Amino acid sequence: MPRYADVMSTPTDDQLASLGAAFDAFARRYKLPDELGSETQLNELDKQTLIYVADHPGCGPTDIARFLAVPNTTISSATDRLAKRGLLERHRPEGDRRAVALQLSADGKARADAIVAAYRDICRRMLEPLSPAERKNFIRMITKIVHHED
Amino acid sequence: MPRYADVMSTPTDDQLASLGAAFDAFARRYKLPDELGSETQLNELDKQTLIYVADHPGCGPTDIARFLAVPNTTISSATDRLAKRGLLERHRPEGDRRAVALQLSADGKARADAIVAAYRDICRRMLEPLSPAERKNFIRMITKIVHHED
DNA sequence: ATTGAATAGTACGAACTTCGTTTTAACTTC
DNA sequence: GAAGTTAAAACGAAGTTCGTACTATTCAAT
Repeated sequence: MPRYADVMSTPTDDQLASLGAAFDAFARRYKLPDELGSETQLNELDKQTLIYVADHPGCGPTDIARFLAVPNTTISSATDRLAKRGLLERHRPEGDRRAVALQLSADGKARADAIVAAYRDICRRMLEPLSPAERKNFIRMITKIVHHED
Repeated sequence: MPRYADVMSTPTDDQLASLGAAFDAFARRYKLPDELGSETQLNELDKQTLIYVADHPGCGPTDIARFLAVPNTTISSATDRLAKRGLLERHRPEGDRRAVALQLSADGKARADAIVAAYRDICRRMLEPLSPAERKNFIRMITKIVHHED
């Protein structure tokens, strides 16, 4: 029989197992369907990069690297691929001519929108089995989890 | 002003945006810390493979491939790497000598346990900011989401 | 029995990624 | 203006995925 303090302060083993199993199934079930419509598919890093630039026009490679927690050279490769596909443009800003200001081309914007839309569809499918009240609650809790500082 | 039916049947755009943002932060915050203790680190596929074999001793490569939704040859590579590291053993079963029955070595089992433990720690950290009642509820909802058939 | 098709798995190689090291270019500062 | 710092890219090594081709068995049907 568990002590009161344990029940209050830490999740039970059963709960951890359930959550683990759920996330496991999660990853497999909601793995986004490798670019059905688009001609050439982008890998995960490139998608993340594209979306970051969409949200932060004029940012530099280093900003992205910091945000995604990968080495600078890795982002350099990613932006290279995206530029080569015509999705992203590099500009030398007048202020600091070492820097590079990134922004999306029209194609790049369309692609970013498509990715976000696919992402949103997944979210929609996930929320569907919940009742409106549950949805509200679920989002509240997951937001709490994510915003919580260690 | 939204119609009643919409409010009831589909998540709102705000909800989708919140959930999307939460998962986004999720992936970055709870990215497991690349094998701190272990000598050599395994990539994600190899970890998944190891854990599948731990849970299904005697299974074959094809079973794993089906489960993880990747080509057979990819699993062949993965089991190769794991065998080379001494984490996994291949046996020819008497019943069908084309097949291969996979099982973990002692090292493999230990490694699988460590991975599961790390995974569980992440789950623990996630549940921590929630109250006991919220935890129960959260797990109930996420289980409902995952088990729901389209 | 024998031949043909199906099945489990592997070998091999091409294409692609990540990321460390090195290099280039442009500020800073003293 | 010389030295150090910073942004970014070039280059290359190591490792991954996955398609094609191949081997070894088993099954099926005549």
